[in-house]
Amino acid sequence: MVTIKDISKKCGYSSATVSKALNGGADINQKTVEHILNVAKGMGYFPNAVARALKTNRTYNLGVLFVDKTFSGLAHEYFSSVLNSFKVEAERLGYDITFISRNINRVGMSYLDHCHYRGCDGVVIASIDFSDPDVVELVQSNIPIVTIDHVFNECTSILSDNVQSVKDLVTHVYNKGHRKIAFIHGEDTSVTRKRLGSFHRTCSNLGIDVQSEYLRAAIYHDPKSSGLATRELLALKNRPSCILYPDDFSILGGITEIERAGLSIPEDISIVGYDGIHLSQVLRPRLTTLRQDTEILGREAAAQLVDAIENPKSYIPQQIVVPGTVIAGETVKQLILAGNTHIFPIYASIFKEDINEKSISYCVGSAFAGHFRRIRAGRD
Amino acid sequence: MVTIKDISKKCGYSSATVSKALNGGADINQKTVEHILNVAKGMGYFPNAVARALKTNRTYNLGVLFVDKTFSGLAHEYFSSVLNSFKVEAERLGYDITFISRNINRVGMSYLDHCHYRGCDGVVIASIDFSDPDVVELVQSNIPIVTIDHVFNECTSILSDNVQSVKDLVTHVYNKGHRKIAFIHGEDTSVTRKRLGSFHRTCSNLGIDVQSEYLRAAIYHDPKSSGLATRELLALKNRPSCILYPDDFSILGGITEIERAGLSIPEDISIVGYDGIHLSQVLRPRLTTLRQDTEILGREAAAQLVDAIENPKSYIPQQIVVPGTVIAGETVKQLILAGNTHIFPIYASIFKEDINEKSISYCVGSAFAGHFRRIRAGRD
DNA sequence: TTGTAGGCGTTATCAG
DNA sequence: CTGATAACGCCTACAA
Repeated sequence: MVTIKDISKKCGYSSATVSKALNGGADINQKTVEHILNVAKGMGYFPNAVARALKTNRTYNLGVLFVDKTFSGLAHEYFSSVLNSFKVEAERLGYDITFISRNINRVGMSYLDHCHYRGCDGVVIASIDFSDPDVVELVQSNIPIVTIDHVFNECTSILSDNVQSVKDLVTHVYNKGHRKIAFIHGEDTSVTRKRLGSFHRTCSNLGIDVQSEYLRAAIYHDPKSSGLATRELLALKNRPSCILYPDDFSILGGITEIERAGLSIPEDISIVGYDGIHLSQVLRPRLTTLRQDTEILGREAAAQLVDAIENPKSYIPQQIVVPGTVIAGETVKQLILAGNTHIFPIYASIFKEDINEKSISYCVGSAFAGHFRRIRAGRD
Repeated sequence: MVTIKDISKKCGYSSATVSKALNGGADINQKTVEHILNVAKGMGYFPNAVARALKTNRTYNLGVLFVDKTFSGLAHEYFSSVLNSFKVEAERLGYDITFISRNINRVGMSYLDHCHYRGCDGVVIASIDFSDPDVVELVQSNIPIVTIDHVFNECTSILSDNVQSVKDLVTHVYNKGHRKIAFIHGEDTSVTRKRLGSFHRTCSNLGIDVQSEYLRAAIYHDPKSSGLATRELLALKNRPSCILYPDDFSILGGITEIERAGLSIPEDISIVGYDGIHLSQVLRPRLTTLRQDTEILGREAAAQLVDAIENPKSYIPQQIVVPGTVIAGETVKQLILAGNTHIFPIYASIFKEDINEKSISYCVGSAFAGHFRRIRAGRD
């Protein structure tokens, strides 16, 4: 491990001068800089992140906090996608990532403790019980935080547009002729509330009377609970013609249950997922679902977090809403209705596979402006 | 951030004494220890990993190097499973993990540079082009390394039992009556060679003459290339009755191609995957495949790596072989043969869904002994 | 423009 | 048993 001291010896300058040259200090001879840089490169020098961190209090490490109710960890396909995109962007900006957990060495360490212990410059939080006191403690600390799909007043959040998405989804199903629409939703979170609210409002606007027995609670990413709810729905006297599920993964429990009942999809019953994970498009029949843009969600979370870290004075926390896209698969049957066949217009980006730059302007405010400016400028 | 100095002030002992008390030093009054520990806990003290690392050269950070040919990142379901299990075990042992890449801040940093930069105590390497000079450089450094599914003389490797697994798979297919067995394999790696070798040997033992046109090269985790190979196989005059694929993910390309040709699975053609990822069991028909035990692979990689780090003198690098399990799905048709109907006995663990403790003894040597001893002892 | 000196929080050595 | 002191590699006033 070659250090600054080694370089300093080799080229005759003091370690202070070397340090300045390496970090692009202003008050230093250009010629000297070049020389030192050459020697450093020749010796294969790389800074020691640990030593630098001790001095500067900046580790260039971002914490990632993710714990879902089913403890899927990295096996959670939706989260893995978001995280991967987060990671790629973070690395591009010069940061590594560290998973935050409470299980390090089995010591009773809170999330905040772990962050301090590792000196995370910032933390992204996703898919967790946001009412957990440990999470609250972390959010209220002075570490920059970005949350995904949950809003805290104090910090930036990246939000999938759940309201619009559920509206699109319900409208899509409605346009296919469905009126008896059931909704199996996940556990009580702000996301669930938004989806439920949007479900009610959209139905109401479309003139559908929502039956309370069509609403069932399950758990996200848990096929078993969705399967159970499905069984209950199938047992109803007046059973729904279409069921919306919490996500593409838990819908598997529903499919199993429907098959077990001897029904076929979509002939006997239509189903709709959520997330648009890869799995949803390799199932047969291909799932009708809502694709959340994990690419943008992750990337933007990283970009915002780094922005907040590097510009603590001028950074303004904000809510960034990322639109989703209905993917019209093969699991919603076209029903022939006696009367009303009016087709309702729906969201502009619907049916489009990819979000292009245009659709990004759907985002609230000009959240992306800075981001794209940064990318174009090729910051380093 | 409360430091040792704060504690030292508060309870009147020097920082040296406090440090010793905190780290369980030997030559120190038990009463003093208790007192200091109390005060520390009261003040909510947690050590600063960065400062400690600078002094001790131990970061309690494990590097993870994973780059597959299709750049799937964390979206690679098989690897995600291994990694998740690796992560859980690492955390249990007091380590965090850091992803190693070459893209940090877009500086030209080799893998080894990144490891040094972050001061990784050890590195696990998986699913990468092991002939990459950067990888070789890393392996030849003095950082403890554990590789997954590749053997370097100098370091421990955790190996899925490819030879036995392919033998089991081919025998299974043979027992179902198949004689015209094609094999689409991944790019040239040591794993591929083992699988190919085992394929040839098993066929030979079973009296099958392997047609060279039945062997096709594709790329792991790349549905497109497997699709292409499938198309070629289907176009053969004497087409195979069963195709083995590189993995469960790339088999999707094969399925698409088979459907496109108007053939049905398994009626017209049988197919077999590899890995046993979750996806394979939610497809319809359910895939016949080989389940690799990602749980054990990841856990053991972490356990071995930490062992190597913490006992540099006594640690002996070794190869640990983890058995796989044939999962009999619905994609291999039972053929009725005119003559020979002898059923060959196959691997003991075949058809079992879960590896239980007994089957662990299949592992080469007593690799697990230390591991389980450690777990039972509840080390901390 | 360059160099000196001190300190970030921790641990290790060695003397008291 | 306890404490003073130095050092890990780097950065940064401040002095030269």
